Amino acid sequence: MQSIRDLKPNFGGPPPPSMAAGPDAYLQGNIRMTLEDPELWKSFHEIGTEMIITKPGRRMFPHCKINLSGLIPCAKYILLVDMVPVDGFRYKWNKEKWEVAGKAEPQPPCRTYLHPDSPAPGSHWMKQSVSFLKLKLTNNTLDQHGHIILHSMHRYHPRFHIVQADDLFSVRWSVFQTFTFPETSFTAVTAYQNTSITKLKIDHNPFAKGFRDEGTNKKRRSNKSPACLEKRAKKSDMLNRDSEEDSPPDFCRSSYEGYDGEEGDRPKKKEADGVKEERYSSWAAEREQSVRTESPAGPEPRDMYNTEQLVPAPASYQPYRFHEYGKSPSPSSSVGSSSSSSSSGSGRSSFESRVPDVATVPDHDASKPRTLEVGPSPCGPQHLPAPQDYTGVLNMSMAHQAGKPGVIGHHIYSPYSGEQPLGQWSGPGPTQYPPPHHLTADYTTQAVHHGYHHGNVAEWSQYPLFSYSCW
DNA sequence: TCTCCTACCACATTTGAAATGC
DNA sequence: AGCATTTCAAATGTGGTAGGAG
Repeated sequence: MQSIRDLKPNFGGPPPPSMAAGPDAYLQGNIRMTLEDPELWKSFHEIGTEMIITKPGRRMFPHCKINLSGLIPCAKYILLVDMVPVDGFRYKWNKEKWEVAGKAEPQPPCRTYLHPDSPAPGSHWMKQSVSFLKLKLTNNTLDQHGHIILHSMHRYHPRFHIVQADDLFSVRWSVFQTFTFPETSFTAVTAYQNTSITKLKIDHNPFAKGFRDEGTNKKRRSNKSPACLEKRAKKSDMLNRDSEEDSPPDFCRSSYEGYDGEEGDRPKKKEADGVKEERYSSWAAEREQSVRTESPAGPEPRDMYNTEQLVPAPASYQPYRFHEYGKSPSPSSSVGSSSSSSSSGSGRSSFESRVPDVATVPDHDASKPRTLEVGPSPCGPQHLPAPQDYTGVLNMSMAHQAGKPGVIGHHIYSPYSGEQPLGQWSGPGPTQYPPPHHLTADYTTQAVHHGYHHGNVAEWSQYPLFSYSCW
């Protein structure tokens, strides 16, 4: 069990001397992230994890909980999570298994969840596990609450980003380190399709205790009509059969094999192939690739994790990045062995980073007009409010209040909005999906042309870590 | 007819304010 | 008055299900 980590030098210009990242940025090479409850995740993953998405937003279960080590205790870090499409397909649940139902829908507004404790010193992140319990998923593309927007019947996997930065605005110059855990991939659904998943959720989620057979749900059942009871009994039978025969994992797994490649089942190979299979193609090459007709049962679906790219960067920056990292030893290659041994011992999914010298990454986009940038770079620090000002919500209104309406920022959502209602941050209101005018042509093109033809995550990763919205 | 989505339901847990006791 | 503990109602989070849209 391991995660795939990626190092992301952020872009947009050389770090100002005052930036906390400063020299320390080059020392943060041993960050290790482990996933809590890997067994639980794995049990879901083996069946084919499904996450309910609703209009008002639904929490994940299991929720993302990680442990961090290797941080500089006194340095401040920001933790972010976003969701990346696993592939470019839409799925349907057909006869007890997932099948491809066509190309993916256009990518909804990309949002990033900011851990409410951010920014916090490394010691804070390391002293206890970090939970993303409050992260919510929605299918409402007009969502005003900052929840992560996903498409139903599409597959995603969460990415965890850790950035050494004193404040959110420093992120622009900081190094992103991205971790993914293959077993956390899931299918977004509006209603559970796989009864085995339902059963697992009910068994493990305390809020669903009322649905447990041995629980106190008799009262509820007694209120149901005979027809309902019959239906329920049928379902219950199915569940029992599922659990007794232990067949669902197998058939479900096989049904998944075609497109997600059983990431969790072949870690060894992935580790071994880590370097070799990391293909950092140029942006142009990816565009070509995206045009190809790709089968969900493609030859190397697991490459998706290995080829995950530096996300928070503008399209124009991609080629350079690919060049830089494609030729350097894969961070994951050195990690796999070390982390796998220790992680297996600890019973956690983990990944330890070995960070190359990010100082070699030049200021590629410095000359680019700010309004043409995408990703984190556009949200350069125009103003640096006190940390508590953005721990909650970073929004367009901030920029407006500051008299900087043209500054492009991102959706970074934190549940503890403090004084600023989340509803206000939503820069991109209903009229901003599809992306607003101030987006760069590059980004818009990426989103539209590549959002749903991708066969691997490398292409999906073209999406910015942050959304396109303004602060 | 089928698939997918939404609204609503009952139940469990969490949260925070009010009440109580020391 | 100040603090700690307890109580309780409201808020929130669950999956189930009926019904509607396409």
